[in-house]
Amino acid sequence: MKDLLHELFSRALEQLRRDGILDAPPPAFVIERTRSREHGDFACNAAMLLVKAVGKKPRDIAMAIVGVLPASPWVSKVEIAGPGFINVFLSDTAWHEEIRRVLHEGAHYGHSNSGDGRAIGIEFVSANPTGPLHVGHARNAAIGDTLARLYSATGWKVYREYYYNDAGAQIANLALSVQARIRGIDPEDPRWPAAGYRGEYIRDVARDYLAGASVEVDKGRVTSAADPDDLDAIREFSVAWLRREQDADLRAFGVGFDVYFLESSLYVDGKVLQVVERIAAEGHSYEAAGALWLRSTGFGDDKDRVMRKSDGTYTYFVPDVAYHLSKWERGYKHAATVLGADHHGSLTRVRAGLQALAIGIPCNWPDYVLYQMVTVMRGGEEVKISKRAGSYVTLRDLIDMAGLDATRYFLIARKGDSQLVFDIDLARSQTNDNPVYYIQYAHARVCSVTRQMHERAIVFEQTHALKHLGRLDSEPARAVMFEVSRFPEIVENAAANQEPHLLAQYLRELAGAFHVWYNAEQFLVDDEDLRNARVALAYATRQVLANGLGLLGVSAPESM
RNA sequence: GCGCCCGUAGCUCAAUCGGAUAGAGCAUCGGCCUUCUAAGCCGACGGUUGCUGGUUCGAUUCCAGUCGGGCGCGCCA
Repeated sequence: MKDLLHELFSRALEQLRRDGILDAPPPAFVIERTRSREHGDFACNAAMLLVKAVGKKPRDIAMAIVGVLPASPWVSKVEIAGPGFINVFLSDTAWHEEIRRVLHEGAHYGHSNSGDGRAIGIEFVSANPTGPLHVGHARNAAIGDTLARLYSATGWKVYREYYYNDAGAQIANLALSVQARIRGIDPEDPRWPAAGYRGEYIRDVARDYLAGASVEVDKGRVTSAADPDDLDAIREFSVAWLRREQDADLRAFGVGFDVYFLESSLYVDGKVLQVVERIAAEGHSYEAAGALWLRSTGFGDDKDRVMRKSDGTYTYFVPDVAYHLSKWERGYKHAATVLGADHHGSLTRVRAGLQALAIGIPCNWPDYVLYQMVTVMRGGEEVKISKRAGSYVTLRDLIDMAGLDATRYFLIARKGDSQLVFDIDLARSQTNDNPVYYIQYAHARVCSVTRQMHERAIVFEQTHALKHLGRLDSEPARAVMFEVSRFPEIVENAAANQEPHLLAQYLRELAGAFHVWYNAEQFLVDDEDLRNARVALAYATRQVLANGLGLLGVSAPESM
């Protein structure tokens, strides 16, 4: 709808230029939805943008534009209003055509091809395999997965990636912690490792290791050596054990990945070394105080960063740069990384490292989708998250308590820039406080209508219905058509701006319009034309609800 | 001290690359089930968009300053 109007206005502006009335390049005007029905359905701001360039009053410019606006069967009325808005009122034909499109396109309604098949790598979660996933990871997973679904729906070829930091100091701590448990040492013991992980799960890992258990992860299998002194074996087993746990929780959350990328592989195949040598060859590094530094201040960082410590090991961001180099070489001209705000400092470093390689990577590559911290409330008190102390609410806890649908909806419904308060009591109270039920209920209500029709042997004739959509002339029905037609714009917008919360918000509004209409009018009336028209709109609504919920990874139940 | 994010109704949050009269839910109060599911609907109440300037046809949105909250500023990851 928007595209069509944009085209009409572009042609009008072009016409004015040919006529010599407008002596200015066409402005970057927008067609936007109006806030109030009094202002029509869409508004164009082109006239106001031209004021300076043309030197005329905005309303006069608007008049000129309207004068040459090509006629369209979709447009019933055009008005000039306010400071120079051109308000467009759509004809019934336009609305009816949109309903026809929904029913025709079905599960594809709202999808587009704006990505044009381009590849995008979306990295998310990427939690260290040192403990179960907590609410912060859950927010990451919900944002990343929804984003991936949105990109797919807008014509991108999406690759979901998970980067496992399975090398480095934290993993060494994990191995030491498990070894301590194997030896019967608990966190209260003075012999407990200083930076050890104190969670209960460490004991479970130790128990399975001692039992000689096997863990399957990816396509391989790791079998415990059961040797308390073999720290390498303990590490390998522990990492596999925790990866399996994380994978299982993510699967339960409806999240899967195309690529699991192991940090350790970057050392094995020499990528880390390659990065360091390349940066040195480009002259962006120097040695000082026994360490090798990246001159990241040359790339917008506020201080230079150590790449290779004086003990010969690399700092964490070097393999991270190597990993992103791998993404680049694998062809992701577009890449996005979903990252908690507590890690936003690393963003500058990774980009600086990529710039220092001097291989033509854009300075703002990759995209980072940042989200603020999650605080968890339970019983009116904040639950502190501490992986080391082992006290935190896990993703598994959330799913068990609130259910998959509510958890996903809660975590996606707010803008990433805002801190999120996850109220456990609210989420688990499966009542009307929970907006996800409100949306699902709208879907279930349409399904219920279908069941009624079946029971009463009423047949829906779609072809017939589409000829009588003119019967949908009440305000509540029009409001539903209006909301339904917004869906493609919402999907496009949510994907382009990387703001999946817009979709969650929208579905609440669509469901609201539907509930109002449902209460105002009976669908299954004797008048066949009217009945078919109403059922057609109800089906269109159900389709959009299902498509939207699907993009959120939330189920669309047929009954509740 | 420096960098990033946030500050909107009593509470939790929206507001379409700067648009018109700032919107929902919850809470509070008052109504609606003989009717396809009341997990619903209708109405009322509720605002100096933290504060002060600036930019312009127009600012919740952009800029500067200021106050308050969060996160980061390691040869940790």
